[in-house]
Amino acid sequence: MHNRELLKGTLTAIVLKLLATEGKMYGYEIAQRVKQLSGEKILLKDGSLYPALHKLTKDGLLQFEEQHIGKRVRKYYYLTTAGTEQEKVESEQLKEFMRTLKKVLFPDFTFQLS
Amino acid sequence: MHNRELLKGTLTAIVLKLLATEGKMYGYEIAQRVKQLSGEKILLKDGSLYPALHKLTKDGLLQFEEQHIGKRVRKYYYLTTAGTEQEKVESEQLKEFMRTLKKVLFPDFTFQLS
DNA sequence: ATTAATACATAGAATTATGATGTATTGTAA
DNA sequence: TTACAATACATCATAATTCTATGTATTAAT
Repeated sequence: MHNRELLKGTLTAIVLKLLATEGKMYGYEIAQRVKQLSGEKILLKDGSLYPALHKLTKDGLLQFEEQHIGKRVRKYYYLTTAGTEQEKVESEQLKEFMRTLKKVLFPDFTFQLS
Repeated sequence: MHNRELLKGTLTAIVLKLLATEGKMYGYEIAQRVKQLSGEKILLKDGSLYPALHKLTKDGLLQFEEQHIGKRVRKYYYLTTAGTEQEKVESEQLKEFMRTLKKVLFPDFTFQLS
């Protein structure tokens, strides 16, 4: 993503959405999946992702369990009940945001986002 | 807009787009139009809009001319050549961003944004 | 006459993702 | 086997942007 500012406010929604869809994921895996799903457009950085995961955990939206793979440790994150609720809220909020942006910027284009 | 962060990076694009579409506009008018077009969802604040207009002017994307309406002064802003170019860039960037976000977050939904 | 709306402005605060930097393990190609 | 890339985590300072708060002043409406 060229314009870094555009991503602001979406990172949390992206993480919650992925965990809602795929269950348990670890940080590195999340970054890879986002990269893949976005066609290399969204490249989450360590310095963005890990602090975000920590904050979501602190806020009670995520929990994690550690898995030891050889000598390496992975933290598998998953949604709490509150996290599951929040995921719905943020997804709907983001959809609404996209609809609104479309109205203002691209009123002539067809756009469907149920 | 509930989530303020989502709007980040879009303000400039919105201003440039409006001026590209409508020619000359003054600050207050821009805020009102955005409010109207967005169905009251995007409420630009003075503290956001005026500094943004100043920055765009400083960056050579906008020029303005003053009109005196009674004792009141209005600054009508319009795009420079560079501003016209930048508007295209940012509009396309924003469309691409929305397409990407859709892929990651709402892959099941129909979505058209030419 | 008072209030709301119009119209501009700036400074400090808040928020958030990034860059830079660090440690360490594992897989792969020369 | 050795160097490099990829994996996997982490933190801190910085940058960038918008908002809140505050200010001045004019005009319209009640």
